[in-house]
Amino acid sequence: MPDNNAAIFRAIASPRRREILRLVWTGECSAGEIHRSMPDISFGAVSLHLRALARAGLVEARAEKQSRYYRAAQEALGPAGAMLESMWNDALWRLKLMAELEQTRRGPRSLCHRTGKEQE
Amino acid sequence: MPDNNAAIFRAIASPRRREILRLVWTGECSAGEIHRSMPDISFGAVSLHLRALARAGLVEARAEKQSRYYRAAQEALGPAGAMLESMWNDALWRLKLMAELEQTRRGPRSLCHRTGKEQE
DNA sequence: CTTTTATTTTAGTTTAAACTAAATTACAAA
DNA sequence: TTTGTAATTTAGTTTAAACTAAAATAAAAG
Repeated sequence: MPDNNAAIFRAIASPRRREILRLVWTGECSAGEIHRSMPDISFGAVSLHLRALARAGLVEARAEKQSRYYRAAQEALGPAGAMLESMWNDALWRLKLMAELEQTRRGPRSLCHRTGKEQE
Repeated sequence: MPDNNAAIFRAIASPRRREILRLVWTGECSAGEIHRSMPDISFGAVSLHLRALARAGLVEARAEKQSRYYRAAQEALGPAGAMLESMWNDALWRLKLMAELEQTRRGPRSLCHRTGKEQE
């Protein structure tokens, strides 16, 4: 338990990174899987957030084939882990997250990529 | 204990606001006293941080004469309060804080105000 | 070797956060 | 009323964070 509390606070202040943390909280996900679950941003953006989380020690990665599987380092979060879990138990969690994501959005907006099939 | 955890995380992600929180953690301070203890920024900046902390429910204010006395709302921080206290127990706390303040500094730099007497 | 798939990295864009300086409010005291 | 002191608010500046698009890397598969 070395004190990187400042780094932890900075990392989880971002709603996007909290969204990622939740995805890898109990099981591991590849970067691609994570991106597929948040198609409102680019793959590159997801990768950068993963790097930030890794630098803060909040996720760990395992390589397999071409993929890299990420999982949360729950212990590293200390008491903040319980706070995150309590947020995720809130029925309005996703709604509140969306609002926060909208508010903290930066950079050029674009459709980025659609989930539905494009015409041929 | 309503969930404003997202707001709490955002508020304490700022090293400047953590510095203020520590000052008003055990006893109350007026805005002026707080500013005097951090002469590297303007009074206005301090006031804005106090407003942010108040909106997140992390400080409460009491008016007396022309002054307003602020104190931390420790209960509102939940488990994050303990994390803050553990940061402040670190012997290198102030050093680490300085580094973070330097890194997150924004806006025009200036001497703002000096502590020593100016020439007449 | 070439192609495909998965991911990371880089360069550039947009925006809010953190600041300053100055104007404003508010209250007390001479 | 005027002056002084305490604090807040506003308008404007600087910068990093959050993004995009595209180029680069890496590893497997044809």
